[in-house]
Amino acid sequence: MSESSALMVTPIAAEISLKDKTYAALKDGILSMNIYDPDANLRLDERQLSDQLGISRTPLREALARLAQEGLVDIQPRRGVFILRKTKIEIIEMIRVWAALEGMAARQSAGMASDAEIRQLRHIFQETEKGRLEIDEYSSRNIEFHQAILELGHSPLILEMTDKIFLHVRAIRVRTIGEQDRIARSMKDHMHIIEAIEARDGALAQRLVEDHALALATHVADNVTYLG
Amino acid sequence: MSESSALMVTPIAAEISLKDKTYAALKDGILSMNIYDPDANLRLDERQLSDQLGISRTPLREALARLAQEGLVDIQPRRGVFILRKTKIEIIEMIRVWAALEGMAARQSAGMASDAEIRQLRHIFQETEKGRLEIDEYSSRNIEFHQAILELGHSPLILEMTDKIFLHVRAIRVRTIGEQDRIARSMKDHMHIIEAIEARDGALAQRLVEDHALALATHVADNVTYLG
DNA sequence: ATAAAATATGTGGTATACCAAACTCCAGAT
DNA sequence: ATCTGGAGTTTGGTATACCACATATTTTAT
Repeated sequence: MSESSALMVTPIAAEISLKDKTYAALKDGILSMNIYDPDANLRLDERQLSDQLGISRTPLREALARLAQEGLVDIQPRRGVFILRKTKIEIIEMIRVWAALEGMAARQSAGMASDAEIRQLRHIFQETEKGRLEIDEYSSRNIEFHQAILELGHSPLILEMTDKIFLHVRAIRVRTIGEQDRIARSMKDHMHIIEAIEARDGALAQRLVEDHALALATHVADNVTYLG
Repeated sequence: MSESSALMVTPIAAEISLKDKTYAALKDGILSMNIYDPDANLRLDERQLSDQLGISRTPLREALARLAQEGLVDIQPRRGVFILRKTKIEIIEMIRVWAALEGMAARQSAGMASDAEIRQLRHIFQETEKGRLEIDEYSSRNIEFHQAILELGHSPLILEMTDKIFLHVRAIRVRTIGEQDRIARSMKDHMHIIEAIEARDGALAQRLVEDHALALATHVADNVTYLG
C-alpha cells in the first residue's frame, strides 16, 4: 500500500457477475450475426461455449435461460440450445405491439411532458431541413426520434418492453427504411406527430404514432421476403 | 400385453423438468400470499427452500432467475432473494400498458375475428340479463370477457404479454371491482365494446377498450391506498 | 462506556461431477 | 438394399462442494 497525498479510490470494478457479463456477450454475439443466413449455425453448445468464454456451465446456463425468456434462443430439453429465428408473422406482431406501446407513450407525453422535453423532438431533425440526410444518418435519427417519444411517456415499463421488442425488430427496421418514398412520408408523419404533442392533443398524437408504426407493419407484410 | 384391435399408446408422462415444476410452485406460492401485509416475510432462502422442496439449489436458482425476470422477485447479489412489492405507480403503469395492448387486440379483432367468435362475447354475459350476478361471479365474468377480447386479436404475443401483466394486477383487479356503480358502468362499457366489434369498427372498439381500461387506472390512482 | 477492529457466520456466485435422455452409427438380419 | 437393434457418444438436467462477499458478533483499545 503506497502512501500518497491524493486519495486513490479503486474504481470498484462494478462487480458485474459472470452471469450478467455472459448474458451480454451472448446477446451481442447473436444480434451481430445474420441469423437468417441459411448456412448459419444456430446450435449453441454449452460445453464448447463455456470453454470459449473461460467460465463454467453454471453462469452460462443462467445467461442462456435469460436469453430463452427473451425469445432469442430456444432451449429444447435434452436436445440443445438453438438461436431462434423470428417468422415474418412474429415480426409483424411485434411491430403492432410496438405501435400500441409507442401510441400510449405519445398519449401520455401530451399530458405530462414538459415544454422543454417536447422542444427536443424538433432538434432531432433540425439539421435535416438544410440538405438531405444520408440514409444511414436518417435511420439513426429515426430511431432516436421514436426513442424520444417513448421517453416522453415517462413510463419505465413501456421503455423496458419496447427495448425488448427492439432487439428483434432492429434488423428489419434498418433494412426497410431505405426506400426513398418511405423517408419522405416518414418525415411528414414525424412533423405531424410533433405538432400534435405540442398542441397537447394526446388522442391525436396517439393515433398518428400508432398509424405511423402500423404502416411499417403493413410494409413488412407486403415487401419483406427474407424471413421464414 | 393384451391383444386388442386398437392401439393403446401411453400419454408419455410429459416429463416436466424440476426447474419448471419449481417455477410453478414458487409462483403459486407467491401469488397466493398477501405480499402487502407489513409483517409478511419477503425473504426467500435458497437453501431452506431447496430443503423444503426436496431438490438441489441448481433448478431452484433457475426458477428464481425466471421469477426475477418476470418481476416477481428481486435477486440482490450477495444479499438475498426478495419477493417484490409493486408500487402503486408501477401498478398503474401496468394497467396503462394493458389498456394499449387490449385496445390493439380489439382493433385487430374487428378486422379479423369470425362472426362466430364475436358472438361468443355476448354469451359471456348472457345470464346477467336475468337477475343480478354475485360480485365474485361478475368478477370472473369480467376477466373472462377481457380475456376473450384479447384472444379475438389473434396475437400470441399480446396474449403472452398481458398474461405476464395480469399476474401483478390480478389482486388489484379483483378488489377494485367490488364497488357498486363500477359494475353498472362496466357492463355498459362492455356492451358498447361488443357493438363496436360487431360493427367491425376497429378504431372505435380500440378507443372504447382503451378508455375502459384507463378508467381502472384512474380509479386505482384515486382510491387504492394499500400499496406503497 | 463507546467505538473500532477483528472474527465468525451465513448467503449467493461459481465450478465440477454425475446421471439420464437422445442422437449417432454400425452390425446383423431380412 | 433396407430395416432394426443396440452400444457408444453427446448433451442437457441435477446434485454437491467450495469460494467470496456481506452481515452479525465479539473483542479490544481508547
